[in-house]
Amino acid sequence: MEDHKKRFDIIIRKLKDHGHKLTPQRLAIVTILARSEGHPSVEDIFHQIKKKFPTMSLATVYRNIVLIKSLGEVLELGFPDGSNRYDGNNPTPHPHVICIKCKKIVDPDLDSLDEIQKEVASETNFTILNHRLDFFGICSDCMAEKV
Amino acid sequence: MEDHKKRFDIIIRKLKDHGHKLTPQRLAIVTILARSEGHPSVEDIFHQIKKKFPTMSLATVYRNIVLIKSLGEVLELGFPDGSNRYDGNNPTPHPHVICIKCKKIVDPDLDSLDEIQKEVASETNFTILNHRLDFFGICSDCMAEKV
DNA sequence: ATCCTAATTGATAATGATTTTCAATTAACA
DNA sequence: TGTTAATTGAAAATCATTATCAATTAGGAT
Repeated sequence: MEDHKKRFDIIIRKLKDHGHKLTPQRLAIVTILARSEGHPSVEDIFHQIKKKFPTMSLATVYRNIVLIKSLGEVLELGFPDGSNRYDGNNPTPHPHVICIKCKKIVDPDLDSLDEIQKEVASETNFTILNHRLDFFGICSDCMAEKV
Repeated sequence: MEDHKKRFDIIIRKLKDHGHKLTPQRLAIVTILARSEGHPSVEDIFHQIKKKFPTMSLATVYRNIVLIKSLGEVLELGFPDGSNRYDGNNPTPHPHVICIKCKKIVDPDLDSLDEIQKEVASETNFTILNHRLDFFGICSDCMAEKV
């Protein structure tokens, strides 16, 4: 709970440091990103924000996500269907478990990939900067629905 | 080299088994997918195929990739910019190393993720079906260009 | 508190990747 | 060889995202 407040403050600090204005719309978007745990899509964020800001434009949501991403404060996951999901809560690379039915994303508690990353760097001669690790399957809720 | 021929034969067998016709266009697309090692995009495949089939439609390439994907014979990687890359050479989940500059994708030789996958399944109660592991960095060619 | 200005917003058009539609073509079976 | 359902080519449509532009406004200066 307190983590979300910290994340919010960090992102706001970053925005100020880069000379950006803190508009009510932007604050609302940062709030949603900072506290989100399910890696929402733009559509999810837009839908949620509509409750408090009925006239906010979808373009405003997109512009702000691009801005916060450019500051390194949100992790972006792209999917083959062209959609993207965002994590403002933990913007550094980390594993995900994704349900192929309901699209829910959860963060498992796994060991660091540092060792593997070093192995990869040494084998390929790439300068490795980050990674993406996702597991795809069916969550227990969706498994239960099959019954 | 012989692997490509095998992959081609496997995909062709799968298509036949599912009652699909073997048109010259489809054979050409399967050939490119089966021998590709760089995980080409639709644009890459279309560009390559134009040499032999100048009148082939982009829609034909898209339709055939969707078809082959539905047979489980091509691995699809989605990226945040909305583009997709395809591997018909090794369609099962495997690690990738991706250059963020030239977009080159190579397959490192890493140990299986089976252990981690079991750990994830047990921790999250998901039925894990597959995974995606990508490392992002800069390849040695692009590093050399910086000099 | 007021003024000013550049950043930001809202609405909408545009872009790029992909999918759909439909008439024409053709693979492959009888 | 004839037939037919699958497939193709061309172009329109769809969808996620970005760009444009007039209007609005956050926040710094006074």
